Amino acid sequence: MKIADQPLELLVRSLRLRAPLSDSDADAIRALPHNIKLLEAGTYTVREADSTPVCGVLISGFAYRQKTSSDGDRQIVSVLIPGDALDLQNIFLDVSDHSVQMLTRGEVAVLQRADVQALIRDNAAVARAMMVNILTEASILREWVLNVGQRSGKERAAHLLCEFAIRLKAAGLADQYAYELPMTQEQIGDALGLTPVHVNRMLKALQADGLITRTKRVVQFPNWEAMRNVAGFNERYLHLEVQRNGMSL
Amino acid sequence: MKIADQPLELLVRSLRLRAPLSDSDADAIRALPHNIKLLEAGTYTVREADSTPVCGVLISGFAYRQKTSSDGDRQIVSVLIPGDALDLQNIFLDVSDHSVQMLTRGEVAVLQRADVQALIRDNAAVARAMMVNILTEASILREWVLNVGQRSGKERAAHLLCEFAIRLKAAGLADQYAYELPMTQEQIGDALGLTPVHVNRMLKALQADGLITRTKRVVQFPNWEAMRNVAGFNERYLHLEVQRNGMSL
DNA sequence: CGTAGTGTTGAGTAAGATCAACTGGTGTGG
DNA sequence: CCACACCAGTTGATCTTACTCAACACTACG
Repeated sequence: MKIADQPLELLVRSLRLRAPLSDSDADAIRALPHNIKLLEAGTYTVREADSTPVCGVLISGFAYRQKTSSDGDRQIVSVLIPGDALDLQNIFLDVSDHSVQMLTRGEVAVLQRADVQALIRDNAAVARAMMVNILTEASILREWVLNVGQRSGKERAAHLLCEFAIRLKAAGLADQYAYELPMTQEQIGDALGLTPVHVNRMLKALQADGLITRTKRVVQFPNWEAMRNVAGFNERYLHLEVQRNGMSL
Repeated sequence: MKIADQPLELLVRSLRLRAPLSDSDADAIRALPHNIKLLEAGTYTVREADSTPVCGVLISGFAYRQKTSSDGDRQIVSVLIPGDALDLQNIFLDVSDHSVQMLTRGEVAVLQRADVQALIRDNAAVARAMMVNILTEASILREWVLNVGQRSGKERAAHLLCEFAIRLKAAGLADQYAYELPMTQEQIGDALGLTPVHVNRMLKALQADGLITRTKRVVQFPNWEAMRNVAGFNERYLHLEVQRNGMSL
């Protein structure tokens, strides 16, 4: 059976990166009622201050979470890759505190909140996997606060590129240390708290240092260790091992 | 019965701010085995890269979560007030991605991970309340990324002060719009991504604008609405209503 | 073939960092 | 009780990072 026939397989794989799921647990997830929507770049799936009874899972393409300050400045607070849940939090919170927007055209599997709630209630392993998923997202947010708060422009840009490299590789979506990043420099700036002009200069600087090569939006790392050092990157915060702590249940 | 005799009552109150708990749910939390420790300012309760089988709840005093960059720069990523769980995430994740340190002297109720896990497994309402708690923390982190990434120094400082005002008030720990913030300007800087010198200047600027008054570390807001506007503060992200979404379970 | 979006580069500016000095409170030891 | 050290806060002067404004190049697309 092809992935196209089993869209939620991607969610299963994503959860299994960090939490153990038996075959029957996985089947329970795959069996969740859903329908697939193809969304254009720029489409919102959740809007800040809204309430929604559905929960999307990204199947193809990229998306991001964003918040807007009262001055109208945008901050991108997460970038989502295929297999990520777009709005797990809406299962438990009434009103969304941020928006989710498609970065590229892509497919989203739409689940009903009630179905997900029922599955979490009835299946402890799935509940644990979702918990690990949510906690990992919080961990990434802490790293982003550190990134934006303490690192220089060059370090920030380098760190973002490293994070994608590892996340995409872990998800099986990219070759080792070479991938296409489908973001404009303006969007990268909104993720890093920098202006697009400065992002451009920092990317050029990384290039001049021989740390990355770019052709169109494909990034490569000729010297991963050096890149890692410049970025101050340590993947611990991604929690990329199967977490055993919940296993005593 | 006094609070001193029921330390976990504070946790119950904190959870009840955002999730419904019946009296028996609350009793189940209060009955969790625990012992109280008095910790001095600066004591670590969790260290980055460590694993620990316990989970603390702050009873009195303040604490904060912090991360350190490879250059040695510190970023404070959360400030914790009485009633907050210090390391709920360690219940499901194997290795901590950040440290937790006491900001002031204070008491911590130490719970065993296995006990908390068992309670979450057996009591759906408590599990939901914990989930809401974790999701709210993630929401605050998103707001902090926005704060550090997009706002000016003055706005950042103002926003932090507003956040504490509302959180302390919601927890019943401070008068309306006047409280003691037991942080040095250096610590405030580490939370905002600013140097202590600049924090000092921004606080003075807020004072000069008539937005705050300070005596020692007590802050007051003579004009809350104006302060709120300068900070671009909207408390939506604190999710300070009882969340009904999980109720259909 | 024109237009719009993205990337690139240069020149001037401003927010915040750095360095350094000094204040006032607090605690400690002689 | 005083001398001293230490820490937090404050202020000034200078420097640097990143922002702003502006122009131009390249590509995709109608």
